[in-house]
Amino acid sequence: MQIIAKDFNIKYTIESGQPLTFFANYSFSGSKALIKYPLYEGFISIEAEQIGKDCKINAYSENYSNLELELEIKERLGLNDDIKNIYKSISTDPFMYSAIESFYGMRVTKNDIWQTTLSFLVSQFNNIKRIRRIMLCFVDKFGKGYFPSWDSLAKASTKEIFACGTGFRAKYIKEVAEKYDQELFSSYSRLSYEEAKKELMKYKGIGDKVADCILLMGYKKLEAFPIDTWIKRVLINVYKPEKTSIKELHKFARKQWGTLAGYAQQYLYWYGRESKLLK
DNA sequence: ACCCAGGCGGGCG
DNA sequence: CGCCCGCATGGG
Repeated sequence: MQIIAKDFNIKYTIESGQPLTFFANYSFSGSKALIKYPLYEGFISIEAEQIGKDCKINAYSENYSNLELELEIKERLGLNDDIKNIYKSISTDPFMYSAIESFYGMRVTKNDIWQTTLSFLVSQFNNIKRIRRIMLCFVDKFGKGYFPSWDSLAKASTKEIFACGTGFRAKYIKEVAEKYDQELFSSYSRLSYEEAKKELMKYKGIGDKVADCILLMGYKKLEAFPIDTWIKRVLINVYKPEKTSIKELHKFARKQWGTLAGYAQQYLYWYGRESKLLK
């Protein structure tokens, strides 16, 4: 199964701190990428070649027919997004314009809800390298090489979860895994962004930022605008809003980038980290 | 030794 | 509401 993806950059997307960064195995060699992405039972394997702004993708999986796999890949990698119009809509200022230029083709991905929830429970007060190590430990210890189900983590002891290096997050992971209900969590996709966020934040360990990450990369609600330390730094230093509480920063982002704020966030985050001047 | 990382819950005023 | 604190761990 082959896809030619226009205006898609595989490296920026894979390495952008989204769930696939955390639990996929991937390697890059020149313009080529190899990715093995664990499902609950099985894998999706991808060979991709970056050709300028476009990307040639070959994918394989025993879990899907060719037709299904194509739809699956397009959805997961954000290839259905009208990226040119998204860029046009969010490049409201020079900083964002440069950010898009620097990370051209980076997409917001759509990931399995549980995989996203677990990823961002682990992410709090943590760094990308360590999040990844912990997620790969979960795959190894609780998923038998595949992605671990909520069940397998609910059955594990807090101590076993702790042993993957989760630290103080172990109790949150255990509790959310025990309460995780696939139908209920799926039903949140039918709620508005605000209502879905309120529901997610009822779980201990899911606060404002983690909820927004789950909504953005799991539910693909593009109005979600996760505010972490980097985003806060970028907004305050570059955009100089009058009020700087999290609540006010959310308002600012919505005003600046509207319902595509989540896309803007992804570019602000990486361009902000790259530009050392903010440190 | 110190500081930080894709924050959160809990307690307080 | 806003502010402050503790929290596990590893890398710079």
